[in-house]
Order: sequence, then C-alpha cells, then structure tokens
Amino acid sequence: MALDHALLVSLLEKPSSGYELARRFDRSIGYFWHATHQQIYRVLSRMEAEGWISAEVQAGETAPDRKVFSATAKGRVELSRWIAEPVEPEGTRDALMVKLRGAAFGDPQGLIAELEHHRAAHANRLTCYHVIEARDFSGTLDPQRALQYMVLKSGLRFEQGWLEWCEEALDLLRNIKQVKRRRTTS
Amino acid sequence: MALDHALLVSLLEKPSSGYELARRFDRSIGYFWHATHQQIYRVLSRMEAEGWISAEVQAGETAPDRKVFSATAKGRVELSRWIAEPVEPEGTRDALMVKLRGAAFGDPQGLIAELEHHRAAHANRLTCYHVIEARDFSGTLDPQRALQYMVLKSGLRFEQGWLEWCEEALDLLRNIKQVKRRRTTS
DNA sequence: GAATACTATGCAACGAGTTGCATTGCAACC
DNA sequence: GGTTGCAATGCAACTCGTTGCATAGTATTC
Repeated sequence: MALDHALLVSLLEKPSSGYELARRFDRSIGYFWHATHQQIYRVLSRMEAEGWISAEVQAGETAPDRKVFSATAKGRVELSRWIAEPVEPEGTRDALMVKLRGAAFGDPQGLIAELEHHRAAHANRLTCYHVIEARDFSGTLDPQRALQYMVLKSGLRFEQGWLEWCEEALDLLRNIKQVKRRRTTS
Repeated sequence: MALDHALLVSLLEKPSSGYELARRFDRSIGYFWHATHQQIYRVLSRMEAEGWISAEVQAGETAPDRKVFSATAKGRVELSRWIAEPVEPEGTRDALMVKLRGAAFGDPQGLIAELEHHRAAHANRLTCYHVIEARDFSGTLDPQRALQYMVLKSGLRFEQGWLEWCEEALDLLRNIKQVKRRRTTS
C-alpha cells in the first residue's frame, strides 16, 4: 500500500498530473520510490474514488488536457494514519546476489560484464544524487528540506556502498580460479 | 522469476525439503533472498512440473513424510541460462523513506520510535551476519565459499550503512523543530 | 488427559508490480 | 507531406508476493 502514500506525499509537496508524477518518479523521486506510469494512473484513480485526492482538469490549448491532482484533507489524515502504523524493515531481494551465489555452479567470469554494468549504473545514480544534493540541499535547511535531505542521504550512502561492493566483487571474479564442474545429485 | 532460481541455487548447494528451505530462507539464506513457506511450496511444485527439480519422498517413521528435492541437469541448464541473461539494478522501494518525507506534513517526532525499532532490527541482522562470517568464512576459501562470502559481505555492508543512517536520522528528528501545520491546496 | 508447539505440506483469495498495447494531438525534422 | 517523437491518458493480462486458513501426526508440558 505504499505507492498510494508515496503519491500522497508527492502531491502534498506539489500538486501534479499523472504524467508529471511519472516523470518525477523517473527522476528525482526515483531515489525514494520507483513506479511506472501505468501503475501511477491506476492508483491515482483509486485514490480519487476514495476521496484522498481531487482532480482539476486543465484544458491545454496547445497541449493535451491534464488532470491535476491535489491531496484532500481526507488524504492528509490517511497519510498520518499510515505513517503512524509501524512497518518492518524490508527483506533482502536482489537477483544479483542469487546470480553470484549460483555462479559457483557455472561460469563466475561470465558475471564480470554484468557487474561492470551494475557498477556503471550505480556510479551514474550516485553522480545524479550528488547533483541534486548540490542544487537543492546546500546552506541552511528548513525542517521539510532537512527530512528530504535525510532521504537523499540514504540514497547517497547506498549507491556509494554498492559501488565499493561492485569493485570488491569484480576483484574477486577476476582473480577466481575456473571452477571445476562438479556434479551434485542429478 | 528470481525465487525459482534462488531455490535452484539452494538445492544445488544442498538437496532439501520445502520445509527445510523455508527454514533456511528464514535464517542464513535470508540475507540474499526472502520468501515465505507458502510461496516456496508453490514454486517447488511448478519447478517439479517443469522438470527443473526432482523429488524423492522420505517416509518418516516418527516424523511426517518429507519430499526431498534436488536440482536436475535441466535445472542446472536453466540456472546458467538465467544467470547469463542481464538484469537491471533494482529500483528503490522503502516505505521508511516515504514516511520520513511525509512526516514533514505531520509529526516528525512520531517517527522516532519507528526509527529506533529499525535501528535495532538492523543491528540485530548485523550481529547475525557477523556470527555467520566468523563461523563459515574464516581462513582460506574455495571459489564457491568466496562467492558466498561476497554475498554476505553485501549484507554486512548494507546493514552497517543502515545502522549509521538510522543514527543520523534519529539525530535529526530529535533536534528538529516542531513543524507548523501548513495548509496546502485543500 | 488436555493444551500447546513443532514438523511438514498445501490451497485460495487477494494485492502489488510488470509488460504490452492503444489513443489523441501537437511539434519538429527531412 | 510523411515519419518520428513527445505530452498525456489509460486498459488488460499476467506474474509475483502476502495473508489467512487447513490438515495431520508427534512430542512435550501442565
């Protein structure tokens, strides 16, 4: 149920159309939640039906019509309720880890390209976050900004961690000896 | 499709019943993939139907019967195929981040307990991983162990990162000024 | 002797996320 | 003047994961 609330937060920060939200989720918001436009439109309809958000159609003269959503008072209440309700930390789920561990039964070196790709992707995200940091979070910050910054900082921290880990893993893969194919129980 | 392959890897490492797999996913394997027993049983049936794994029923004299699964040659091939196919790094999805950012529109201090809970959970996982590290990964490691260790290391790194971040976030929340309720667009 | 807990397996309903496709209109390019 | 690309919205089918429940025998505890 968390996409609902991520959208509520986004709409409280700035009323927007589904399309804008999708773009922001692809960019800056991407570092705290990820979603596709299809999903976003679906959830927006549902939330409108429940009265958490309300829409205002802006007829575009040159561009297509836009439905601009804002959070309602009811939506605010729902958000507070949800924030107060405890959640457990997420369980790990990363395909790359499965692959690494599975590579012991195949060709570890085959993962080098994959890891290099991941390293590049994480380096990319990291610089992206650094740009946002410099642009939006220098100087003194009001409480709202400070909270946003804290979220960004987790992104910075984790991308940095990924980067270092990728290096470490690449080192290992490059130096590992070719594993002998061992038959376990067929 | 990654639970399938996580199970294949586990079964290559050690043939097991669904129940055993569920227990291992709750413990040591939990740091590289998470799943419930219901899900595991369902996927095991599917994989058996596809011929990736085969079952042997062990009639328990004192305990209930167990279906012990092992990966077949076909399963091995499928695993290699899947490992070779590229994946993109996962998008971020953490409810806690949404909450932090949403707290700007409510009561930031209300999250302190939640963050303390998360900090404790991560500290717990971290010590758990340290125990595994000391128990299973000291001394020289063959290639398979080395790969497993690399996966564990990502767990260690991220739990450590979480812990530090929780501290930082708690510091912020404790010192943040009470946010004035501001009405945005209704 | 009854209640609780653990081993061991599974079904069914639901909710969340992914993938593929469809539509309309404007703008710019070649 | 046709093709490509972007703004803007959405449906439908599917897979993956969660939650709640069911069963059945053994072992232990009160």
